[in-house]
Amino acid sequence: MGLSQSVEDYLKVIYVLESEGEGTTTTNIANALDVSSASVTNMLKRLAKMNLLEYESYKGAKLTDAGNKIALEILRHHRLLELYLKEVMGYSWDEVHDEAEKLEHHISEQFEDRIAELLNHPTHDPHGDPIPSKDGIMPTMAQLSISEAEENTPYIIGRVKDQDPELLRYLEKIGVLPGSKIEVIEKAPFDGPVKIRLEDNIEQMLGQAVASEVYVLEAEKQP
Amino acid sequence: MGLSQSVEDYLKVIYVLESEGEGTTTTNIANALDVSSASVTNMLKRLAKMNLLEYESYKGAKLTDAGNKIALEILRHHRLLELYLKEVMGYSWDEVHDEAEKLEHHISEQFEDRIAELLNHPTHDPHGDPIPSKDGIMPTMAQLSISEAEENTPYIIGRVKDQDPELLRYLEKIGVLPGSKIEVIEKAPFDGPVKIRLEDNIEQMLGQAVASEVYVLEAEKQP
DNA sequence: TTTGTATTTTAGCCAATGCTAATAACTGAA
DNA sequence: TTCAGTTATTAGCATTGGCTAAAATACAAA
Repeated sequence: MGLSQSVEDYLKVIYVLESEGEGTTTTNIANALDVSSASVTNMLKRLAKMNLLEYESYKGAKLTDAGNKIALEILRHHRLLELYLKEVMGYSWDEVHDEAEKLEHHISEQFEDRIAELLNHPTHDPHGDPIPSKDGIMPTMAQLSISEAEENTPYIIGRVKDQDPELLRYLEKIGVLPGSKIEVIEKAPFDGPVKIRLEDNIEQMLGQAVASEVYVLEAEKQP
Repeated sequence: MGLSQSVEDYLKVIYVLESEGEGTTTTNIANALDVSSASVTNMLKRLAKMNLLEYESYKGAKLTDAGNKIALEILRHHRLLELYLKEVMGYSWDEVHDEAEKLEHHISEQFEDRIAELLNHPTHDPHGDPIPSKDGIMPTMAQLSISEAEENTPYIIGRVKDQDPELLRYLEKIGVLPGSKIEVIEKAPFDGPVKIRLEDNIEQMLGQAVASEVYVLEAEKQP
């Protein structure tokens, strides 16, 4: 093949918006990529012409199978790289995103295979995001945010959606990491802050903005 | 900063041409980069405007200090990556060039530092090419090609200039690798083939094209 | 149903980087 | 020193992927 970095980025972003049910609108795509919406319209037309997505004016985009496949490939690169950077190269989890973001477009199939092997064919990256398999199967991921979780039920943290390094450093400091045990003690009404208990009985307050970015799994069904 | 891949590639190629005394002519640059000479003229003007090199029509280019610095940085990336791919990721020496060629433009300072550290601050890549230090000092490299070497004098192979994977696989098979002991037994006149003796007394014939790409160091002065 | 606001598209522009064909400049041999 | 051949530059064009400003469309509220 040989698609440009831009094209790959558009496909990736559209995939993620689709899969999070957020609507593949011009504006959403423009925000995610930090470009103008005019640029997005322009690119969507080109991508449609390349049969990577279906596009109707004013109606948003929908990836074709071909587009989907490429998006998954890039996501696989990204998430494998994140894990590799952390596990092998000693990056911290707040640093991996930016580096992976650049490298994901430039590694070869061989490189991809090699790191997958060195990491023992992992299914999730350091933030708990699922790593699509080589043949495009996406592992399950935690769907239930802390804001939506039941009180007084044991959970395991599955995934932290946000990738702002500052937030990630904070979460690491207080022990909110994929794999940690967690329990919701109290949710203030009207989308107020959430009080949680972590391992070692440490209690913490999390604001809504944070609580809605952290996803959990029921403690019994461990992955 | 943030220079384009193209700009970096031009600077790198110009640096290498300069340092091998091959003349930074439009044609040489065009051949090395596999672009038309018109494109080269065009780019040289732009690079001159950016103060990365000095350029006078019909006279070739000369890197400024700024240009030189960038070229060295890219070469450092490239050669560190080659070694990393080989030593840590299990690539063979004929595979590393192409992968490094792409990645060299996209790794961060942090990545560079990290692999340098993991490799224990190496001075030469798998082909024997010197890795410039972070502050732009270029280690010495083998200067004497097998074609120019003395007969019946013990040498150590220092560097293989060519990067054609097929040739590299062949050289590896017959044991012509940086670090190997080698002795020239006989040089046929008129740039004919060269007979060499390797470790374990194995003898080999090398054609001129090959012999002039393999550089040696006097066996006493080991690096 | 109308209308104001928000969203999207269109039109026209720009910079980077490539290309080919035509022209100009150099260089070495007669 | 002249001229043929080689090398380099110019001119003009294409593509990618951005941008802004203006126009078109969609949507929600009155």
